Amino acid sequence: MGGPVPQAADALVRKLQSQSELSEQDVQRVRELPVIVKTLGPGEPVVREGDRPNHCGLIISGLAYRCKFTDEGKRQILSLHIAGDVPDLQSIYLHVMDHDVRAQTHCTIGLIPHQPLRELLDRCPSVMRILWRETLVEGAILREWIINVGRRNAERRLAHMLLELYRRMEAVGLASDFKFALQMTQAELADATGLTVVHINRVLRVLREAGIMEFRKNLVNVLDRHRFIQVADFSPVYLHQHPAL
Amino acid sequence: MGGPVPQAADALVRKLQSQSELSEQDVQRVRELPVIVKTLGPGEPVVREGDRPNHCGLIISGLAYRCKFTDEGKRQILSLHIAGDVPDLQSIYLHVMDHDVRAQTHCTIGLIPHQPLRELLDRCPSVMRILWRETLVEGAILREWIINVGRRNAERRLAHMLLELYRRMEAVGLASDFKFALQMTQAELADATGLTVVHINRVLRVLREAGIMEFRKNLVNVLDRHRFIQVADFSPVYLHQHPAL
DNA sequence: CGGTGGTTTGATCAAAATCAAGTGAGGTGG
DNA sequence: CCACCTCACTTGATTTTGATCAAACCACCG
Repeated sequence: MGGPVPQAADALVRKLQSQSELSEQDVQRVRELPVIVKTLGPGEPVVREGDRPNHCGLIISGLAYRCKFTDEGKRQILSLHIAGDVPDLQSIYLHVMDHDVRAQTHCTIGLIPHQPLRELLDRCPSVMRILWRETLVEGAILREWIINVGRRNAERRLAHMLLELYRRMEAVGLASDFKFALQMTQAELADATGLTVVHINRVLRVLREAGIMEFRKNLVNVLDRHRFIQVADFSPVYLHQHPAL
Repeated sequence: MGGPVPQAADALVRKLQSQSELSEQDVQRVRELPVIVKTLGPGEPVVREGDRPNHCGLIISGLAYRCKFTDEGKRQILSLHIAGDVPDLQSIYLHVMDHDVRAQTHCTIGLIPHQPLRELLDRCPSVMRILWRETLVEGAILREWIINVGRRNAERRLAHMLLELYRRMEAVGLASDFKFALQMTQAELADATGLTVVHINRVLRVLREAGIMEFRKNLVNVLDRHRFIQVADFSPVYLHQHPAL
């Protein structure tokens, strides 16, 4: 647990600017938000289902995920989050958390208290608009996740999930050249795709033996881009990464 | 296709008020939005993937759904929408549609042009906040849809989907007493749950023969509420229907 | 009265789950 | 330093769930 760090909101500013134009004044106001920096180890919760947090957690570095459990104890990973994301932003207006947010890797999180954030948003509709837009993009990503889990077979499902993550990491400079570091275990990949560990293991083998991609030593490496995109059934429109369009 | 109707935005006003307090002035401004009323027959699109609409579609009556297709032509229904919803609200800030929105039943839709809506939102942060909140709740519903499709078996999946729809309809006075009208075909239920028609038919039979629920003549009728809720693995927190909490 | 769209049922098949049993790499403590 | 433990990964055998294929059936409608 650390103290307030003025520059901690930078990851947020960068994210906001990447999608839309922010005025100098707005940037300044975002930077002035009080932020408490905190680090979390793998698996540690940012917030849990049922919590009523009074702050949001901006991811400064690391990978985090949302998850939820059935009454039979099965886990589903609902989304993955990278630097610049605020996975529990909803808690600003929805008071009870309906899912967990957890660090997947070691993470640096910036805790932003709701009160000053709400005040900022009420004063600066342009900032509110940009964050709302983020929520809308996130909705689009959730919908793609639904069709992924609901209608694609295991290979396509896994490939799609990985390619989406790659494209998002690439957009913020965390990956390039169709390679990226990924600390997820096969069990976590299973929970993200709605499959089992055993089956994920087999699918990885099939993709590897087909020369399409490999996942070794925590590194995803796409060997045949064209075929990878094809098996993933991936079209990037839903990521809405080109705000002008 | 009809002309402008001043009272058409009422469904929206009611929805907004049900969740949060709106000032008289804000209500007035929402009512003054220009709205073109239009009716659509079953299956007709409100917007399609790839469109760049310049208006949003408020559902005044009827049931609509979002859907998306894989490259193999499989369809996934992503969400269901009832009176008061604006399923393509995202188009106000995300210019290219990444999915279809279609009328499921005969629908009355109020088309609200983006430009005056954007102006209203910039002038009234409280209205923007409420619509953003709607987007956040919708995100929560999408996440529950993911765990439903990813981790629940066919019976639970179908029961959960129906119970969610019931609870939402109940909240706006469209259903009560654990019964509701539903014109969906079994093929549509299949596309919503990520199953096949044949299997939906069998699951409906199992639920019927177990005395849990029946679906006949376009009417869903829950016979054993306790067991239905249990089978559905349903907990309503994620609907965030009690804004005060 | 034949056509069409939706439902139902049976038979068979396939994808993925489950069960079971290793392997292998780090990490810890005796 | 090595024995051992744990956690992740891997592989095989078997089972289950739900998909696919095929054929009726049924109600409504022009």
